[in-house]
Amino acid sequence: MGVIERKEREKELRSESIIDAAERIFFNKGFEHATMNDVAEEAELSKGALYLYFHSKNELCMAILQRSLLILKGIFELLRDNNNLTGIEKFPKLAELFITFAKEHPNHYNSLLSYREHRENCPATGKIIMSTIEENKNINNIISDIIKMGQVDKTIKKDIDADKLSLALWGNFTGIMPSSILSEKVIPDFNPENIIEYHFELLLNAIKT
Amino acid sequence: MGVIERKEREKELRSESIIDAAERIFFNKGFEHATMNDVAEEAELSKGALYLYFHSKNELCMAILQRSLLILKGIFELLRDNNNLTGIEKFPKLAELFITFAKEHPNHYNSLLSYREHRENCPATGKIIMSTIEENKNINNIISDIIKMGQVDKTIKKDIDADKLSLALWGNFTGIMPSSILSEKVIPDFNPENIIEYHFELLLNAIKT
DNA sequence: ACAAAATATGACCATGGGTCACTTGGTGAC
DNA sequence: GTCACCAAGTGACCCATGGTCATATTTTGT
Repeated sequence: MGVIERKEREKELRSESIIDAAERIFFNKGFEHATMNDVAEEAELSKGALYLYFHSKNELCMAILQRSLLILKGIFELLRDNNNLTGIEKFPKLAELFITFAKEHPNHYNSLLSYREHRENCPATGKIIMSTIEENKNINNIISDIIKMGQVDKTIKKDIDADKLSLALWGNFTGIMPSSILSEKVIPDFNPENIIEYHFELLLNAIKT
Repeated sequence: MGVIERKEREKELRSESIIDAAERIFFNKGFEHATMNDVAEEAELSKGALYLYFHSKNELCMAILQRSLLILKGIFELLRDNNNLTGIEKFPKLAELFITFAKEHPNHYNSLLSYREHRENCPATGKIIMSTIEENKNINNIISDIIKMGQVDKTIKKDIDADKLSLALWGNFTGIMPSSILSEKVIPDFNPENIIEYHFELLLNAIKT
């Protein structure tokens, strides 16, 4: 009897539909001003039921953050698997794709940046945190793979440490400066995209063969 | 009669002592778990009085953040004014000093990283936000100046855009990756400091003459 | 048909940010 | 010296909201 399996599927579905509702509410009102009652209503459930699926408001946010990571992963995977580009050609595309992601999914991008805020309020060894960290590593591995492919096709210097560089880039993607992509020009005439692209240009010169 | 001046001084002093108290409380309990009552008690004032000096809990946090920026500014100024080093020699010191700052002032470092969180909840045109942005620009100018000095002493390529690079570095300093300096090793064997230093090493090769 | 288990409800609680009517004490005019 | 005035400070109070739990409903296996 597949009852247990079906129930599991339904539970998963319910969980997803709660996240759907939470996204609509949080993205609309902002995390701070959205209430769990709002989410419950939007999800057509009682507040109590929310807590059967997520331990806290912060954990619900982490679930959204995880979706953001998945979107980004998909984008980077596409780049990695593109066989028409050499490694070094893919490099500046990383910045380009990230900026595109930030502009096309501003809310999800925003959720990425609030990582620290929510993470602090979730149990460090909880399932959600663990799997979020895992997802994060996956993305770093994809970036790292792209660099390594460039080393194989000889367009990127062999002595570059791909793993370290991929982490540095990730830090760069999620810094305070890029976070202003959405909100402000840091300095007149300079918009944040230019800064990120310039940064990549410099690095490109440092790593190309 | 210097009464008005004296009162102004006293007001400033009171304000500073509230920030002192807030630092002790926030750094101890964490922003989330600290209450305004805690701060009031620590400052030997009533809760209502706090609101005569700061409009909200978030604004109080921004005041702390501003102090963090001032500490960092002082550190970078010292480097800028050191005449025994060439521009390019100063460059990797930027990373070194930042990491030292993060380790010696972990709480202030932490406060820097919560910029977005608190900023969102303060009026965008308020005095505190404005002066925080100003302070941030000051730091970027110092970094930029260091790079420009390297161009004058011919140790850094003339065609490097110092202003853009300084912003890129700032983004790098405050990314999610470096934020893990305090909390976790992202990947076994790699600690965040290594990543930042490696990043600087690559950039150094890209900008040196 | 029925008990047990899973799922869902919403009234309720505790907490804490922020307010405001009121008190206090220094100040300066007379 | 007196007194009206005002800035500075107080803390009881308001109320929004995250989270809980006793209870109700639905689904299940037998």
